[in-house]
Amino acid sequence: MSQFQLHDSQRRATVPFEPLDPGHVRVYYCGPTVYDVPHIGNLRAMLTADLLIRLLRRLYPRVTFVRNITDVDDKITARAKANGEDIGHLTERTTAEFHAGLAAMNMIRPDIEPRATHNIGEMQAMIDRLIRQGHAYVAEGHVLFSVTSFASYGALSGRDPDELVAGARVEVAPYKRDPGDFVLWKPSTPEQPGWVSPWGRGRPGWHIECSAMAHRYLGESFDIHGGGTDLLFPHHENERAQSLCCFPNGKFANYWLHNAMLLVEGEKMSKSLGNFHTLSDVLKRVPAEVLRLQLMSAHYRSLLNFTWTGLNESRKTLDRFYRALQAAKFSGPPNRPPPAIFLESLCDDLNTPQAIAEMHKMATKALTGDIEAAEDLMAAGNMIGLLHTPVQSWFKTLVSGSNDLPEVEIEALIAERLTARKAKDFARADEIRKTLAEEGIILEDGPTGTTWRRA
RNA sequence: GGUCCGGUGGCAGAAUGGUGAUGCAGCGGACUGCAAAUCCGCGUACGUGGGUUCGAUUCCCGCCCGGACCUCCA
Repeated sequence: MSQFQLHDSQRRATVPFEPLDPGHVRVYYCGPTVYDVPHIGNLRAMLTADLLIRLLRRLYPRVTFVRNITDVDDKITARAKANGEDIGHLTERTTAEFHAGLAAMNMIRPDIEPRATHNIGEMQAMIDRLIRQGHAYVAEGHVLFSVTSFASYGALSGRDPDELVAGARVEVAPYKRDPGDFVLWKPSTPEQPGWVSPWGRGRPGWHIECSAMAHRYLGESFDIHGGGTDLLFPHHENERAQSLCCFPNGKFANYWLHNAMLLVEGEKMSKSLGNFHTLSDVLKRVPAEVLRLQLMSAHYRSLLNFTWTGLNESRKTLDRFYRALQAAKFSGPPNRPPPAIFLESLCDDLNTPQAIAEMHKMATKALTGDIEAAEDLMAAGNMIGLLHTPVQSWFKTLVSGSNDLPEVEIEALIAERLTARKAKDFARADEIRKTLAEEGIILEDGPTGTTWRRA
């Protein structure tokens, strides 16, 4: 097995991965803020985490994957108010949709999925400790972290704290000692969610929750912390500052993993541009496996441009893979590990495009009847969450539902066409082919008879 | 303005200091009543100007272009 290496944002280099404890690898990922249904942009970080965990589980005996749910946030409060919906109802509903979406995408679930609201005590304990250690101060009902109290502030994101002030686009609150100081705890109005605290009834700032939950479930030092590049600053920088100041003997995250963003038709996805796609929008048009493959078709640190034509290519790729399994007459569960060359691709900083290229090479062999290659293909696909659909049903899967032609009618037309062909009535045979084609059914005449699939 | 990342064939997308992945699309052929699928074969690239080197798409510098982040967007 080749050495697993990954790109560490803090070191700004791709380096060999050395676990703090080879007997137990520990990973923390920033999870969703549950105020809306999941969209395809959310999925990229989720998929990167999924692939990372799948690979780590193959390399190490024990892996603990923690991913939080942020269920207290001003966006949530605002959305609940706009919807006329109870906050608890909103967060429960969107959490359930998030879980359902990830399950549809065949993503492995975290071992621990803590909720921010269940960890307020842990956050308060950290804040209290930061105040006592001189890293935080109380001002006008807020508790603020003092960035000047932490010498290496900015080291993770590669920023000079002095330069942050110049470009700041948000007005600096007057009670801050330094413009870079950020909120650990803030006062709540009676309508806002709040918890009693030594600093008055209030709610936590955004960053402290991840520090608190990571500490509670993974300790002062753990292996990998991940999320989207948009979180690098300020979120992760602040998490790191809080945690290292609170627990100076720990190292917090040993490796930082950041995935690039997703574009839609070359532009940032946004509601105002009309290119905003929720997960369920996409799953109405293609099987989840197709979207999963497309999200893996670019390296996780590269921008991924989501397009419908790109999705269609991923669909064709999966058709090819399933055909390869079919051609080799192999469809059982894999009883072997994926080929070494495939694992080596993944071990090279999760190089999924290369891993998929290797799958294509396996498929090419399998298509000529190489059953060994088909088994390799299946094992490789399953490892990254693909090719779980029974081969026979892949080509007949309904996506859009509703008024698709029932299978019995398809079979009846095929039988009629067979009769026509035997009678050399090719006009009628072609007419039936055309009729079915208009319904999105493609017929394939083979040596053993006619099969059909949905286009 | 600051920091960082990237510019590869028609498209998507990797690797790599010297034989130029992989897929889609395209072209030619085989197979087929016609198709589909499959098989065989073919073509096309390294933003730009310098530098280092026997040799650069790969390393270094400038320029152009694109993108991300710059206090609560995954």
